[in-house]
Amino acid sequence: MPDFPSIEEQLEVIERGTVEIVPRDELISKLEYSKKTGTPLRVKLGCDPTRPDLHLGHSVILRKMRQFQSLGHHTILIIGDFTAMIGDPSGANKTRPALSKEEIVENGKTYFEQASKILDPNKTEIVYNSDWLSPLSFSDVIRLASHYTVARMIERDDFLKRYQNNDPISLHEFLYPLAQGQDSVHLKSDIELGGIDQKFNLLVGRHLQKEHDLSPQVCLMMPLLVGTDGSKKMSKSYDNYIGIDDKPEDMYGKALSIPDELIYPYFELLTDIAVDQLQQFKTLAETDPRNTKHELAWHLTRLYHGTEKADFARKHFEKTVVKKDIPDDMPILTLPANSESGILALLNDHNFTASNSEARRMILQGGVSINGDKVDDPQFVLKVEQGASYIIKVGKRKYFKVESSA
RNA sequence: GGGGAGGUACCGAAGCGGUCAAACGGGGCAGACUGUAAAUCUGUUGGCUUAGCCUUCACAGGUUCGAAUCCUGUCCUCCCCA
Repeated sequence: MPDFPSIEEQLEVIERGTVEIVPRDELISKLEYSKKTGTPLRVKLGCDPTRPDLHLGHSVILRKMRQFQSLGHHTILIIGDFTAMIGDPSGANKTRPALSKEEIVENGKTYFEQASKILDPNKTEIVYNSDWLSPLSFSDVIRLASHYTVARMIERDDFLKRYQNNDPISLHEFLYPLAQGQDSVHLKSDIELGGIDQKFNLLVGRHLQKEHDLSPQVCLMMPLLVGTDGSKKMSKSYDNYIGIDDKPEDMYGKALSIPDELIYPYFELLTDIAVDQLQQFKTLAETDPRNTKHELAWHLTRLYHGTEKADFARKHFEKTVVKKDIPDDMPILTLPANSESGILALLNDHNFTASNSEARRMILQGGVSINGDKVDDPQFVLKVEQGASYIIKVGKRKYFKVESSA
């Protein structure tokens, strides 16, 4: 019989960083029951296999899942392939194309690979919700839909907003929360994890479980991680994210760009610093933001790349950003000796700029230099001397080196 | 089914038939500055063989010397009524 830590210890870990646990006393009684009977709790997390690039925003919830694993509970990762296959044609902003089965399986794999940097893959059960959702008949779906009213649906914050903004809401979008809730019914989950924006969906699961005479799940919600811009939630589309797969130097640099108020929340939500030591980082973040932020950047980088690379990333940052030196490694372009290339073509053909016009603009704004000398003429032609090399800087921090072939 | 409003660049939003590659705001990018890739200030923001040219204002046609602006049809969205 598995031996779980005490309820107090478990709660301390579980509650770290949470926004809301609905309802908390049910969580406690579930934990008590679990400890008494030696039964792990079933912890559910759904993921959307459409965009498999995970960033630290996703990691907040995955880390919570990982904590449950460490406590000895059973975790289930649901690949939401069913809904992804249907696609979401209206969405608030963008049309999400329906994905093929193959793409979804592929995305699911990629997702799991990335998530495995955080989760213990051996302790993660992976399920696809099409397994139980696709066999549902139309009458099953209608029955499912009868459990919820329109009024309750448009209570949901984002529906309400879109409704008030006269933005379209497609009918099937109302079915999504029900599908997610059905997952909880099927899996008999004890706890469902999600971002605070998932509150409505999580509660639907609870509601549906009750209707099926199941023990309703506890909904545990994590805050939405604010992105590096300090205002919007971390998201790829806002380009304010730190990717789990980001290079160590990028991770370090991006972490340093966060506003000071975010230092502590990042410590709490994203690092392994023990609960009882967090308070001291909170104080440090206020008294010595510069060094504490470096500390944070280092911890984050270490978590995903190891100590050695984190140390390197720190040095790299000091060198390139603080001292504005050129980095140690950069892409190298080998050109024939004595060849001549127009600067515009050179930048553009190798994707250092998005278009010829951008390259031109960049030059006119003083954003391009060769070996430290600004290039101010878009017509500039680089003559590659035998054996020489040229370090070309494009914009703030894109560098590459041109070398002559022997 | 009936009536009304509307679809403009990455987003929001202006736009008298010519002076519109299209105001303004946000975002992005660049420069300066900085503990920082933050903040701030300045500039810039369709493409190209760049003093010029080409392609854009839902889509397809039409009127006109000339259309984002007028007309017709199609598609899409929102509101009110049923």
